[in-house]
Amino acid sequence: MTELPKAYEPHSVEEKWYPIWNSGGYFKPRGHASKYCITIPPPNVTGSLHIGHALCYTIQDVLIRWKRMQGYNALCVPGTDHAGIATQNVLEKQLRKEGLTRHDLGREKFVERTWQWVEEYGGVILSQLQRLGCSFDWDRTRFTMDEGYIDAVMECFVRWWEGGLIYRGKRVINWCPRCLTAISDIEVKHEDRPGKLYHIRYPFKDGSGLVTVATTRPETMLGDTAVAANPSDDRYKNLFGKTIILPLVGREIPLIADDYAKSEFGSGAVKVTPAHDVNDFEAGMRHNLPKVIVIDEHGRMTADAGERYAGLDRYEARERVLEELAAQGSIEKIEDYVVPEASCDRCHTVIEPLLSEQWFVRMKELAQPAIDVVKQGRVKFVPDRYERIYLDWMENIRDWTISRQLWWGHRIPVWTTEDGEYIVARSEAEALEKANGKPIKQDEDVLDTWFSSGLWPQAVLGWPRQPEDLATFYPTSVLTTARDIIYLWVSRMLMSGLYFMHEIPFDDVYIYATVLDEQGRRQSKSLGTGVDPLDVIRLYGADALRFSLLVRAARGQDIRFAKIEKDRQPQVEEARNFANKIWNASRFVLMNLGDAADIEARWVPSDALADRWILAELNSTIEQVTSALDEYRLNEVAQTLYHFFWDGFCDWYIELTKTLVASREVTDEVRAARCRIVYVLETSLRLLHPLMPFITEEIWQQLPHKGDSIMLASWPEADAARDDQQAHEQMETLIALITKVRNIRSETNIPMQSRLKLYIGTTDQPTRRLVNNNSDQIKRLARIEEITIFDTLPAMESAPRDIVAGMEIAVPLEGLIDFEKERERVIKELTRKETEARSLAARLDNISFMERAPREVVQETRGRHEELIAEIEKLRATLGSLGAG
RNA sequence: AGGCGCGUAGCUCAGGGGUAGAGCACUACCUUGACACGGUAGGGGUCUGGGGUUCAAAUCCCCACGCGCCUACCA
Repeated sequence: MTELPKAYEPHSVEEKWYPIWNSGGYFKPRGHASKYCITIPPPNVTGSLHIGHALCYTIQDVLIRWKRMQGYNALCVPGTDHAGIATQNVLEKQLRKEGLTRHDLGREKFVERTWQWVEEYGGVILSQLQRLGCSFDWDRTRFTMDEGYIDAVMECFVRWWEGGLIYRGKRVINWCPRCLTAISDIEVKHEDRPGKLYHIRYPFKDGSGLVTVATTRPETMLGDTAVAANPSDDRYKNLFGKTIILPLVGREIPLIADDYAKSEFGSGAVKVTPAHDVNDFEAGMRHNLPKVIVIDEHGRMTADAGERYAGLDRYEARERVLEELAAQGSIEKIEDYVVPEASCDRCHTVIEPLLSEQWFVRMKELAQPAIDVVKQGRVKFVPDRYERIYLDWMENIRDWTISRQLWWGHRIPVWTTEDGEYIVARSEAEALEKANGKPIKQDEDVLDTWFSSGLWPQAVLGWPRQPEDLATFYPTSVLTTARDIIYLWVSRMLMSGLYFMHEIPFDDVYIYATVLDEQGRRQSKSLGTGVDPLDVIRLYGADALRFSLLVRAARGQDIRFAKIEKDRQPQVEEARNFANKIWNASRFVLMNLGDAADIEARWVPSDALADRWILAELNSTIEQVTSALDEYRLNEVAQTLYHFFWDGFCDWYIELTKTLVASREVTDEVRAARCRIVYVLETSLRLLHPLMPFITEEIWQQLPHKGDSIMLASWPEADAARDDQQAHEQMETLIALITKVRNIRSETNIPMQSRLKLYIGTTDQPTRRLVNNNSDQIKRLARIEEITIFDTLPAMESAPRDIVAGMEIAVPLEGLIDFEKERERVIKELTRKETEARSLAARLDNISFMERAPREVVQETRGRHEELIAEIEKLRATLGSLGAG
């Protein structure tokens, strides 16, 4: 006999079990069964856990715990990402507090300091995952810059280079003037801001007139090297090839014909600035135009912008250009205009399109196989709508800028000889060897963070070496990730996995819900809308946090997660209450085990309705939960278990079997009942374990059984032989009967203490048997002292009557009943039934319905209608006997 | 400009052709030997609006409105 505390106390339980699991090797793959493998999305080393992470990693822990219980050789590999720009920003901010810049330290010292920081604080987020209960194999923890990972990155670069997929090119890229690096297209965030559209007059050299061009960025005109109009534009047909004098600068530039100019826009003529705009760059290439760089990497005007502007910030330059243009009457008009603005994903500085030399990866060839595997259904997106989104992007993919002008990251493995020859090698030693004694110099840039994380699944399993893990666990089973990194990350893993492993990196891509704050905004620290999962865990426990997230995780639907106010968070409270319910139901069971030695979690066959019913319910729960897990419908998993446990097990099964289970006299029957209730509890715990690992382990340990941790217990299997439609229907009747009696009591204000008599009128033999067989339970749950069954209920004074599931029932009262109240109650019930009967009658009168609806539906409708008519008749009689008041 | 998602009880949200659901909040009763983080009963909804398909629409289709997100080379 075990006595548990009255309320579940999560903290001591969590602190107790996690170390036992972890040091006991429970998170390791076991056995030689089929593998199930997850490599988690590596959080940034600088990161700390937010609610979105909590959801992401909870989902993966649910999956890995479930598969482990199912007997798979299950492995979940954790790790962190070096997160180039993000981490460098953190360190630079730190330096700034000391009044230093990274340049004061120099590259080597700066990188060294970053490593120190990473070693000291980089593990924080992983330890937070442990607080969540994640059963990941921490001995296999990886970092995207650890020794073996560097090999993977170098191998990838070299082989892509050798395959002709990497090239160096000079083109307009996205430049962040604050981070001082190039960034890729998908690291740019687009936003519409109110601004102006300036219409500027450019004169022809021969004085024959003007062209008006429109721009939102007048300062870039200093770099114009042409004006373009559409070749089909009649306004310009005869003017192409004429020379224009660029105002302020005086440069002679041509009017060219190019499709890229749209006739509908403004005057149809567009200024062309090849060094500062992607489209203009391409137009420039087509027409062999010079590229004049007028803005530098800090966002300041260069000497080529002209003396009057050199050194000015780009926005100051804009003002001056406008003033001077206005002064010479070159501005035709200024309109209010919504300006699409591009900013750096990391620091929100407005990016500058800049002509610059960078390293690129050619994407078309890599993309094709990654498109094919998705189209062929070999890689499945969940929810499937993301497949379209992925494919659209992949089919229009552009080359990837992979060089970053940062210090923190994988340095690009390209060395240059004095004569400008590129030597690409896996290491400096290899490069020196290839150089044959020629002096060489390594490229200063590092690789985009996503270049390395794009190798994640194979790299963490040991590629480019060929260890056992790689052979055993690649390809992985599922990638669970956020929708905003489908392009940044998912696509790249598919491409690199297929290129190097000739095999998909994962079977399924599960895109989980985005967590928003209570007003539907993205959870964000800077907005102050973030919730710290550790605060939630401190308040309610890890299991409650996990459950509260899972129960809302409908497929890909956003979740609003309110912040904690006055130490309360109602959404998690619901889950905390559920945990407490589990605790107390278990407490009841454990308190009544008697001599636990002769009790085991075993289903002892029984004819009793409650037993047949709960067994069938449990079975259908197993079925539903398992198939929902299979399809990543995690909210359904949580909801199904919640209702089975609370409504089915606690509210009905425990209540119905309570007296037997808790009986002082221990007969075989009592022991059998105890085995059964332990069986249902034990099975429920196993079903709940992946969602709520701590509480289920704590309770499971106290139950009589043979295993050593619930983590290794087997996942319950459904058995069609346990379905029992009859038990289901009979139980529905029983519940309806008990509920109706309670309802009468409540509506007529009869106190709970007073024991009532219950009269039932029915000639239906199965119903009579049902009542007789369960009379003890009916008496107890409806607080009845005596049940009498009649064929037809006699008329009686002072007895509220009603009708339920074909039975007439009456509750005779000692004193007088309030006739007025009673009439109201009956009228309410009658009205309800009449309304339903009318709608059914209308349907049955409808010829089309009778002809076209499936037979079962018609039959069901007719049956229900007849039942209602009979019930209504009896209720009317009852109402009649209550008199006119 | 296109695309996607969403709009269901006061609030937060499930559901998804055949009797409208949960949690919280609300009302009444109940400290009954698992649990007040509880129990019992109840009130509350033209499922955003309009068309269509269907015997039947909250559910499927079209349109509108509102909210959110994503993509884009609209100067």
